[in-house]
Amino acid sequence: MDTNDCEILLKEHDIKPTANRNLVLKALDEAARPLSMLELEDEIETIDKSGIFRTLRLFVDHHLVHVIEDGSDAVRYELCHSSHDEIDDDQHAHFFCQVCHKTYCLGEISLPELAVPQGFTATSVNYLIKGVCPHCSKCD
Amino acid sequence: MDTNDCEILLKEHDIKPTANRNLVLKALDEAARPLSMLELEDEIETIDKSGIFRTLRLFVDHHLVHVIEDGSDAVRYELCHSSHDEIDDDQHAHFFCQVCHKTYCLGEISLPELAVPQGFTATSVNYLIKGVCPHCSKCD
DNA sequence: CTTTCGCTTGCAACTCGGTTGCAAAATGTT
DNA sequence: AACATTTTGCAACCGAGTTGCAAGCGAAAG
Repeated sequence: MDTNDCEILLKEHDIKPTANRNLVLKALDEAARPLSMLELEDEIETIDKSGIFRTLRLFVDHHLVHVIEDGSDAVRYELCHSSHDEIDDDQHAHFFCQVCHKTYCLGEISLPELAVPQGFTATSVNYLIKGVCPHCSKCD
Repeated sequence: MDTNDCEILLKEHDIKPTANRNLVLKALDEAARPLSMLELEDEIETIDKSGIFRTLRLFVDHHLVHVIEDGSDAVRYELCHSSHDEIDDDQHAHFFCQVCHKTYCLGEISLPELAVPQGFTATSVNYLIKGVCPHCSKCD
């Protein structure tokens, strides 16, 4: 994704493109996996922590990225692939490697529809598997 | 669960019973739902934050309670109902209410077995549903 | 072209859950 | 009783996230 693609995508989500926003978007796109704020911080040394934070919040508000919670006491952010501005329906499982602390997106696993008990209203579902990733299994 | 029951349960998990540990265990038992450290803190005003923390860590290490992560940037603890000292196989979904910020245990929903992709090794699964609980739905 | 207004940014300070060092208190052992 | 071990409370710390504020920047108005 070059700078021009970034700007187009940003505009599609009603976000005014800026240099920083292009950088964050590009970083998220190039990492094939969800990134934490910290990972973004040292991917893009030129932007302050608070800048990254505000950019991510903006992206989330505009349904450009969504938030996933692996158990790593650091929320991660991932580009939203569902059609823009719709409610985020990218429901898929994630895998957190307990060795390298990376989070993978298990797109191929579709989530079974679960019926919640009477009276509960579900708005989002989070399926997280923890374990060891292929790379860390090899070099144990 | 009276004090005596607590001590028996603690001993079954190779934990030396103390006054504080009985209190924490009783509080976890009486709350029918998973509690955060903060919730325990103001349930039991007599114990310091650090004491609760260390007690919980001890309980987790001895498979007496297990940890669940709702998305509420505060981990929650719940009594483990699987047979003692086994690997924690209390796999069940939880429900986090976005209004009252309480977490419910959806015991009745059984988790579908998911096959992880080639090369990944799964050690634990976390299924979290967010939405609005029956009580908060009523008083909206 | 310059002024003005509003958005964006970096810095520093702060919040809050969780964690640890340490000394005092409690408990257990000889 | 004297000593060793464990548990506890306090205060200080940590790290991710968050916010206030002033400076920077760019677009619109004069």
